[in-house]
Amino acid sequence: MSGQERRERERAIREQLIVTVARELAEAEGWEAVTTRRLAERVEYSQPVLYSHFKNKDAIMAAVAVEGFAELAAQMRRARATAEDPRQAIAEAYLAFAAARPALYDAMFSQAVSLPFATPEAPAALHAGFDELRVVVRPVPAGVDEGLLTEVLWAGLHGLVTLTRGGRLPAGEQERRLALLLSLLP
Amino acid sequence: MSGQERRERERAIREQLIVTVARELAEAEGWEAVTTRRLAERVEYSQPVLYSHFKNKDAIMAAVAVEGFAELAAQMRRARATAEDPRQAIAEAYLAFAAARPALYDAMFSQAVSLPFATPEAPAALHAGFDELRVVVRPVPAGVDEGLLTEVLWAGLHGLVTLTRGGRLPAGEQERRLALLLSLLP
DNA sequence: CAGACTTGCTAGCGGTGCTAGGATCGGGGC
DNA sequence: GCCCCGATCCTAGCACCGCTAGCAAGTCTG
Repeated sequence: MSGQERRERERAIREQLIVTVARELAEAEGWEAVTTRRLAERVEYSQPVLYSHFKNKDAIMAAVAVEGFAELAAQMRRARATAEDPRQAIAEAYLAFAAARPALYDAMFSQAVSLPFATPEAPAALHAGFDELRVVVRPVPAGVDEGLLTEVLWAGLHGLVTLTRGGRLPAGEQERRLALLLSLLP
Repeated sequence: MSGQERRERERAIREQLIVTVARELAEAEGWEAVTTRRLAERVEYSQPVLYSHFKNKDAIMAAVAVEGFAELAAQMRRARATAEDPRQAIAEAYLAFAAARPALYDAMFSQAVSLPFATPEAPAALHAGFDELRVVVRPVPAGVDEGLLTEVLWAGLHGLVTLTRGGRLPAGEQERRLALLLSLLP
């Protein structure tokens, strides 16, 4: 049945289109501007079509987040490969990603999105990103758990991102905060 | 004009009632359950009355957040006074507050609420809380900015709170993460 | 007691996420 | 070639949201 195959292919293309448009809309105007009506209008289908691809709006955001994990991991990997101080470069890449793509970062780490995270079923890109952060904390002294230290580093970076974006911390001086954070690592 | 005074007093009481009920509702069912309709119903007035006290729903959340700042500061102060290891006790109190009152914590640090934060006009209780965190990082070695170090500590704690609550970090082991974070301080 | 002002209500606007039910279109069996 | 059946997609609508206009009471002032 080549007709069936073709339809499945077209369906996959349309699903990708929905995710892409949702992401563009979110990055351009923030997630509060991403309504199912506007999204449907931009993909040139009616609202119910969205629900034939995704269970609900959260699932669309989750799909966008998965894309984000891959890009964040790639960005950190690139930074590690090209910089002379890989540790600082990776951490800087993390903050730069969050600053450049706030909506994407929110979908990944702030919003309620229901995705498996701290389990083996988590998206592979998420594990890849976490592994990049492992590089930052190395070498780990004896007696310190590398995974735990990576989590604490991640928390520090994430805290800097969210407190700054929410206006809780003044926007300047972020480089100094990052330098101080990195200098604390054993 | 004692009538006028009485009315102003009653108005203030009603305003406090709105804040209290909003907070109770949020703590019981989360902020997404705090709608102006339900809030109005619980304070036994109509919706528009809310808007004669507050500019919008965000302002109500901000008022709740201000209460939270005071309580968090008080909780950390109490922990410092009674514990034998004040540094750890203060940090533990921070995490305990966030775990015990997630909705309150969200209003204070996660939601969009428009409050002055990193300025002298910020609520006094916020400064008090920040000063408690200063105690945690002391004594600060020469050459390190105490304020900056406190911000980094705060970011670490806040990151732990939000990543854990969002399911990004496994819920257990929080004590070990905290111990590790504190051990990193100079 | 009359008028002005305050207070709080009902009703409604434009939006949200999501879904029921019907029209339309394509492929397969007779 | 025709008909039917299932997939596909849309219109219309539900229940809810934050917020506000405009009116009906109640309260104070002259």
